[in-house]
Amino acid sequence: MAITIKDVADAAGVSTATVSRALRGLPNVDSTTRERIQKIATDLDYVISPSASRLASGRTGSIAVITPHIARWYFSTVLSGVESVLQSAGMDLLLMSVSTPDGQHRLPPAPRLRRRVDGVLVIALPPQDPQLHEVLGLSMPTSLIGLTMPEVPSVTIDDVLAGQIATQHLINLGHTRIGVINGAPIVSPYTAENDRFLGFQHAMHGADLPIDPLLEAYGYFTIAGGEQAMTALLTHKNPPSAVFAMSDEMAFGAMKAMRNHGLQPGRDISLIGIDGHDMSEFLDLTTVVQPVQELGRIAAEALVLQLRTAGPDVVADSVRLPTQLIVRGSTAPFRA
Amino acid sequence: MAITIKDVADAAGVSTATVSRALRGLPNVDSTTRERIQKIATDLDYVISPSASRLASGRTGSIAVITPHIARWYFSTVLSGVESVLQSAGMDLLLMSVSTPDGQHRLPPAPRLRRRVDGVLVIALPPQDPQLHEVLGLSMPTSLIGLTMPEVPSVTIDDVLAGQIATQHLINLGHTRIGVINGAPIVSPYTAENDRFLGFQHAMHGADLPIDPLLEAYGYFTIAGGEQAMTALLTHKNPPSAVFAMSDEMAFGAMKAMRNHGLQPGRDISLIGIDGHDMSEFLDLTTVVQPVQELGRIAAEALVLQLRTAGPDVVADSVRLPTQLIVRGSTAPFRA
DNA sequence: TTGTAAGCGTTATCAT
DNA sequence: ATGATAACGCTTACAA
Repeated sequence: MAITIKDVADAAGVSTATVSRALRGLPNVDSTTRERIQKIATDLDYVISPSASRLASGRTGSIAVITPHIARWYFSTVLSGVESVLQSAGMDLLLMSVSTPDGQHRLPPAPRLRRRVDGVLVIALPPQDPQLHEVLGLSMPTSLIGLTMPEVPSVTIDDVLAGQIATQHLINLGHTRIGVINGAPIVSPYTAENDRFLGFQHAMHGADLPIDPLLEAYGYFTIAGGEQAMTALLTHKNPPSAVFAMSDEMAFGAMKAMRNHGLQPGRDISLIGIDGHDMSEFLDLTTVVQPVQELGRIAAEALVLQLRTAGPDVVADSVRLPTQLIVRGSTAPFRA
Repeated sequence: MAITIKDVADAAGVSTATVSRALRGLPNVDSTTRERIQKIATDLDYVISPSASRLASGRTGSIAVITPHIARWYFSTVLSGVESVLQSAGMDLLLMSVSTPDGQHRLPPAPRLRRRVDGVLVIALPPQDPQLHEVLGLSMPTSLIGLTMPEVPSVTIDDVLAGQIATQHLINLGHTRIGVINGAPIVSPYTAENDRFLGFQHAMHGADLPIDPLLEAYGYFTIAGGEQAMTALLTHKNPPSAVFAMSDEMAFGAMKAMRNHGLQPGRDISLIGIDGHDMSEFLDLTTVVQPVQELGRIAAEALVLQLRTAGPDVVADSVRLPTQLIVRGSTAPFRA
């Protein structure tokens, strides 16, 4: 049917072994021979059979990306960073989304990974997610993006710092009653929301400001959730003068809630988010920008490097990327 | 190293052929035998080697998704629809983004597809894109999403109708000077923008309204582009009272431009988009909603079905999904 | 530097 | 219903 390595070998008058070496750029091939083989391969329109190559070599040349969401901004942006790197590296990217507590049921990812990929990239799964642990249990080269776990290489931002920067910005503007829109009421350690809340606490304590538990609301990292959370804060008997939302999307929802109450971000209540979402500039939202695409890129690069150079025993180390405060119109000095 | 089919066969006291049949659910296997083999396979924690299976069978069990963008709303939403179907079908999803005229250069996708996937899903590439034609030239089962081509199965909306509905809505509100924010100045046939503009023309002609060429601006389907386009329209000596933006994201940009000019959507100028973007409800944008995730889902289902049932000679047919006008605050009756 | 040949783990054909 | 075995197309010691 299709052209095989044998056809190329015959046409070049060499053995298949030499063709294999020549085409893969291995050493110990005469440069003249190599060029001749390359030309013939091109002329014959030969493409290697990945299945055969994988079976013989044991390497699959593919990396799985496991994510709880595909269409959300953060996840698709990370994914685009990952993709660009894997593309250049000539690696196949297997996309696999996993069920979330609220989502529809799916096949667990771990069994679908075995013998199928050389490495795994996991995007922002909850650290306690059993599916995550099954994947880690496969003990293949793995790198985490947007979450950290002991002993597992990861690429993240410093979420504590991000939360602190956001809160400190509000404090610097003179705000003292500061509300916070968290993800969920119950968080486990190592999550971004947990760390961001720690940063919030640090900043508040550092400024000797009290933390009013009634000024904490939950937006579940969605727009609608952010709207509800802000509505809750606004119905408080003594509403905050500033609010720290742990994600831009929740901040968007908060903006909507404010608008519904005839309030304007910045003028009436200061609002800050975290992310650097595409729409945040458009909505004039002050935010702590995280380099989301870079997160994906760097994690992918590290994983590719690890697969190329070392065995599964050598583990990459964890990386933290810097964030940046972008001040826009949604935050303004406190006015009594 | 790992457990192979041979190990299972030995443990079950049968041949590898029987194990293969039993595990794949093929007929002509005694039900007792099958169950015994299944149990042993589970106990041994056996997982099939995809590479070996692919090499022997000639099928890869994977489908490539080719898209010009990953992080944009439309594309990631289509992708999520595709993914959910392929996941359930047990097919691997290979994600591959291609260069766009403006984008960075990448390897052409076609060579990376050969012998690697059983079918291809292409998302909204320009119909004249040479890379698209290379892919089609592979003549493997392919389905297009969000674009149409003669002789190639596709899943789209009726873009002419969508453009017409959007425009007619403005006309029904009494608007006569209607501007349009198009994609690019030069469009080729079969593109969504071309069709949507046709719909715009139909509606205008049907209402005996003139089309002022100066009331056409270009937003290149981005937020920033939409902002520029609207700014251009606003600096017109006689600005439109209503504007049809061909995508929600361009409409968002248009909203920003209006705000910069102290204008309010709905009150000062009516604005309608197409898409049903997550943020459109939030921004109170009237829009023609298209079932984006469904587009991906249905295309994937059709492709899977085609691969399962028939040979490459049987082609699926094209599908058009319905759209729906959602009226919000950004459009209002014309006031002189 | 190049060739030989033994795998790699399935599937599928043909017997039985 | 089950078994034997020849592919499938490449990689990789090991030889030469």
